[in-house]
Amino acid sequence: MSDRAAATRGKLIDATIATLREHGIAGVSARTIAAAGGVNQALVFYHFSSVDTLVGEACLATTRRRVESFGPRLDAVGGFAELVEVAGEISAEERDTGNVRVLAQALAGAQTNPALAEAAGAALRLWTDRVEVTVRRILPGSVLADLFDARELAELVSAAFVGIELTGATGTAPGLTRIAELAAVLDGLGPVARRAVRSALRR
Amino acid sequence: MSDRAAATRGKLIDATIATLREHGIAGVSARTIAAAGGVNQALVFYHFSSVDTLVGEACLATTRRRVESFGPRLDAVGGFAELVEVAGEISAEERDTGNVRVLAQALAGAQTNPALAEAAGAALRLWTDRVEVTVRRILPGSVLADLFDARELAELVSAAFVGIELTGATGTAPGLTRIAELAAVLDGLGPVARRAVRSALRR
DNA sequence: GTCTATAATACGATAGAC
DNA sequence: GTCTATCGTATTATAGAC
Repeated sequence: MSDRAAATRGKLIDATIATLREHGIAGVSARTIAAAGGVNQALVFYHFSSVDTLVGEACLATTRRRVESFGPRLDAVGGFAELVEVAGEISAEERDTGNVRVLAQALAGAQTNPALAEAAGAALRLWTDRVEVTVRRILPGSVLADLFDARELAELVSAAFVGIELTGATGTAPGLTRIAELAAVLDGLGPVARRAVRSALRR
Repeated sequence: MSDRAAATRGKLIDATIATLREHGIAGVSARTIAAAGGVNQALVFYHFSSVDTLVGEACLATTRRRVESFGPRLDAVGGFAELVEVAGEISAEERDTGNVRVLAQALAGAQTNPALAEAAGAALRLWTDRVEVTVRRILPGSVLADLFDARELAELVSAAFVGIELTGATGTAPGLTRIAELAAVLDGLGPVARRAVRSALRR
């Protein structure tokens, strides 16, 4: 593939992300994307076989970048309080860059569009897999180890991110501060409380 | 308004819900809706001034119906374990009827469409307000009272519903069983554990 | 690889007959 | 209120010049 072709592909990917962020899944078309990227409309179908394929690749590309960029910070996390803190940072930054919005729009489209479902699901899995690594590392030291396995907890975190993005957009932002307090309490729970939880669990 | 007109309006509302559920926000148009309802396309603009208005009203109408139908069951809830149990039932039924999907699609559209934002936000608030009533009633008896206020908890529940709908649709369903166990533990926590939580909170 | 041109279809919205 | 007919525009996708 020539440099020029790669540049065009890149422009189309970036333009798709911008269009998805600003006009939503209902506002993407070969023409709106091409216009946003300053690229000829016919090239959408030359480089990608369809608009759906392009949207899927764009969603995967931006998610891959963002997940990679947060890796080091997640590796530095030592407990659930810190994890929630980092999650708050990520949430704020992603709201600015709009990546969670892009993912949410792709997931919304994927619900009724099989051509999008595969790529959007893979993008979501990038987040979930990365969060799972961190959760699996810090879980053994927490009371939560008796209640959750790492995968389920990571999936809940991903679902919460998407849900907060969608519901917060209309004016009601739940915020993560209370969850952070809860996590700090959980991290700080001593052996007495832990025994109480275990015995409650057995009932 | 004549009976005939009311019937047509109703057909359009129902057809919009069905179209939103089966083809998503990207698949709704005056023509697809009219076809689904066996109604003339021009009547969309006669009874509702625009497609966006119709989608907003349809979203509100179906949400109102569903929230009302779950009221009695929520009133019977006595603790968080029961609340999560009922949430699980609601989640399963809503997945069949597709109402959460409709709401999620409307919220996705609302992110970039101001004309939809108002109605979709109001629909979401119907859920959140109703959940808040229940949470406010059962919260005082729980350890969670030290951590959350009723409104925030209700908003988190709403966000979780939407997030689970969107992320679960692509293959990874987190499920509520673990949350249910956690809630049962919280409900069953004795005074010893409660004191431990309070003292951890003060730190 | 990129462009123009175009075919075939779908769209929102309105005018006017009934 | 409901219908047909229609305007102007936007859509996907392709054919063919460059």
